[in-house]
Amino acid sequence: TTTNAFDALSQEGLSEEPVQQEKEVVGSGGGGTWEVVAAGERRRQRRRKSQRKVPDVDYDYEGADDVDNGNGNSGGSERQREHPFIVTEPGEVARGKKNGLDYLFHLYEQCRDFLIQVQNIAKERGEKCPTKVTNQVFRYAKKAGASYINKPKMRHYVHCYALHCIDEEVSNALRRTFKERGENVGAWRQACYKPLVAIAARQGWDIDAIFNAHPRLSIWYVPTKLRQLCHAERNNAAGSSSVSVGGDDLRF
Amino acid sequence: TTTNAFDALSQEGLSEEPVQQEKEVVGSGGGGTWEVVAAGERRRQRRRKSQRKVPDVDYDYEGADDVDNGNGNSGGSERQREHPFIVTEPGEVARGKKNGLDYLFHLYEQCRDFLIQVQNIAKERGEKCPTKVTNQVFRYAKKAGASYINKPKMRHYVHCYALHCIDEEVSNALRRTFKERGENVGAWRQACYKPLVAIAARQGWDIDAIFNAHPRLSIWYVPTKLRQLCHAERNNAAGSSSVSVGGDDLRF
DNA sequence: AGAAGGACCAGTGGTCCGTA
DNA sequence: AGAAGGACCAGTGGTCCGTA
Repeated sequence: TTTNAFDALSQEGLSEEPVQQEKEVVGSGGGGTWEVVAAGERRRQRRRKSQRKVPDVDYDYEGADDVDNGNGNSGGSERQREHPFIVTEPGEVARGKKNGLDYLFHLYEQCRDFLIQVQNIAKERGEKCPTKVTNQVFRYAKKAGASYINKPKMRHYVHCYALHCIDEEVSNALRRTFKERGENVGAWRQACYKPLVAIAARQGWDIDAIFNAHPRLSIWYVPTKLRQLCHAERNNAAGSSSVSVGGDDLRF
Repeated sequence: TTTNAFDALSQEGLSEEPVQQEKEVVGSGGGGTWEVVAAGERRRQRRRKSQRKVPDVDYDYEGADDVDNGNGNSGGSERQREHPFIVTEPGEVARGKKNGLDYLFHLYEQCRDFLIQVQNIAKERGEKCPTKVTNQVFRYAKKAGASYINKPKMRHYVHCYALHCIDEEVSNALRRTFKERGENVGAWRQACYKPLVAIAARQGWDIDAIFNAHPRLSIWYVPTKLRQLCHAERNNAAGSSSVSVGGDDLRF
């Protein structure tokens, strides 16, 4: 097990200029391309750094059991970022300061456990009982010591986990292919959309129904981009096409 | 039909001092009484009046059909408050500048229609599809011309509508009794809790399941107070008891 | 360049309390 | 005193973008 270590690959680097204006381009089947303004037009201008650390008189799950996992950072010193993911085959343990995809999927299972605990507490108290992994669950996970779980990360890879749940064969094959090709995690993540859209096509395009039908998946919100891709592809249903939604590209 | 009229019974009156500190008192069965701080401790201090009227570049349901109903205010002039409700028997039309309870329940059915329209639009667009009457639905209703529908009102009487849905016989009997006694709407509303808690008792105390099992009720959030009453009563299950939650009192 | 995640923001659920 | 509802607020879903 690795302990208290920085990611050796980290470098001080400025991100390039922020072109990510969340413009959505949805291609038609016939070759023409039409632009669609994103459903929630961006109009933000960020500030930065303010150190929340408000006293935070939150819920108080006193006995929330402290979880620890072999991967990533643990131990007593300053909390560091998790190691980045790399594409691994099923069963393969990532070497070096990396985490593998089995570990990624394991995080989803852990979130499910935390949700179940939050649900049990809510039922006991006669309070509203969440059916999905909500902010409350992420807060609970953090409080229980699982500081390596956070919302942006989990939401980022939901569709990858979805493919793993719905069709493990296809998911495993994709992992092997992308590992072989030496692709990075981002490329693999993008590639996970396509088989999901294909599955949705076979099931009447109802991606919500697909998520809800699977007990481990039903607790996760359908990612916006996956929903948009399914919608765009359905509207293309006749003939081959290319679809591009908010930076994620798919070719069919 | 009545048109463009003020409520003749309105008087300029100051509300009494705001003692409504949302303290919750849950009585035990044995006669002792213990206080419970509300799940969401109040810590507000209101300001007042700011006239939002922001341009409001909302959704744009252009063709939202304008609804009009016989009761209450309608017509071209300044929008006034709806007439207050009075306790009416089933089938009875309220006379004078009042609205009856059949009309109240009719508003819930209208909200359901609006929800269905919002759902259809969302499905068409491949967007997230609400399963409950949300802010979005209230906004849509307003835009469609149903300005007499608003969130605080609908949430206030949800449990009354619930009783009407779940056991119309009991609901009707209660209306007749309270009309006969000349009780006001507030008293009737309070009285609606008790039979609901009794029903929940028979069904394993799962008020969420009871709501969800009913197609017209499942689209409404379970009111906090009803949930609390069910919880408090369950914890009392043995013997007779008194329960008081946030200003609503019940005697058993 | 690729990736993890703190922190932000628009719009939500919930209902108080100034108003009629 | 009783009631309708504008408007508020804490905490949500969603994800950008400064960071490592």
